Amino acid sequence: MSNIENLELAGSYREILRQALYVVRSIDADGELSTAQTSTLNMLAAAPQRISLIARNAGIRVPSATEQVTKLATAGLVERVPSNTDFRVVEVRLTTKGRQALDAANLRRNKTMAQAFESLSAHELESIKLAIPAIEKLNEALSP
Amino acid sequence: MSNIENLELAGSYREILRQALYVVRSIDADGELSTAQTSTLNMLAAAPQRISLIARNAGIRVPSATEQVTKLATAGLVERVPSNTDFRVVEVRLTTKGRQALDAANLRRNKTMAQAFESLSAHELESIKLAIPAIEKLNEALSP
DNA sequence: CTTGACCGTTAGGTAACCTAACTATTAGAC
DNA sequence: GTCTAATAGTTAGGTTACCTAACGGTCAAG
Repeated sequence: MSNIENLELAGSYREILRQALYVVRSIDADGELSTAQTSTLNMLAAAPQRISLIARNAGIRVPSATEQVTKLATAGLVERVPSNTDFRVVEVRLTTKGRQALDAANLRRNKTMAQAFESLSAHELESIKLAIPAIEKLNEALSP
Repeated sequence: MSNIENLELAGSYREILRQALYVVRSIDADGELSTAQTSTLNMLAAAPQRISLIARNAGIRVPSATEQVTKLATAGLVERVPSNTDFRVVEVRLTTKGRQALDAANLRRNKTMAQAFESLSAHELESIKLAIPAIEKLNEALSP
């Protein structure tokens, strides 16, 4: 497999990613939860996390994670729970309100996207399904 | 094909896109050209464009496109050329310096990505290649 | 019990978007 | 032909989500 081929692939890959991001952002611009807030909440939906882990998982710095959490906490969607084994650590977890808001936002947005999926052929749909794990792996390979 | 299945697909698709965004952004954080600047320049590399088309193609509003162009023009990477058929219109085109900067940035960044592609199996690589046109179509389906 | 590492917050700054309001030009109606 | 409505782009002002640097509190190891 030639390097030049991969270079071109990288170019188109980049380009469709950029487009896809704007698309997702415009779907998320419905005034409920921003894209960043949603992804933080989605992370917390799986399990409570300390600030530093939120940052690491989201690919952002700790102060940015603090900022996100503060915003969400002010809105009552998450709560800070001081760890009782290490008093430096703050665990962040979804509140009931947070889970409801997240579920509602996810449902509506994923519905919009699922509709678009239906405009694809079965073959095209399949190709996206197959690519997801590969892209996941690629993301990891490109992470620090 | 069930809706529920598509809903789940939408969720994972969203998630890997988010991750991919951070990855691309971190590759682009090399101080040369920002991700947004690069994508504007890439668009202009194909052909000169008026401001409103830059905005439309990039999925942003006209004032944001003006801002981007102003920034690039200040850096000497693009130039505004007033249309001589319609004096309201401004055509924006790459300067030589702009083309050089773009080529250099693209090469280095795509090289980084191409390296990561090589950590994938031939099968995984193929799945990404196949997915690109499908994602492109999906992007269009989700655009306003 | 002190020193160094670690966790999170605060302070201050920037890039990239947005909406609303403006200017200049064009095109269409009468 | 002129007046009006639409269009192209800019300006002004604001927000979000990131960043780095500097700080305070807590833990762990010598």
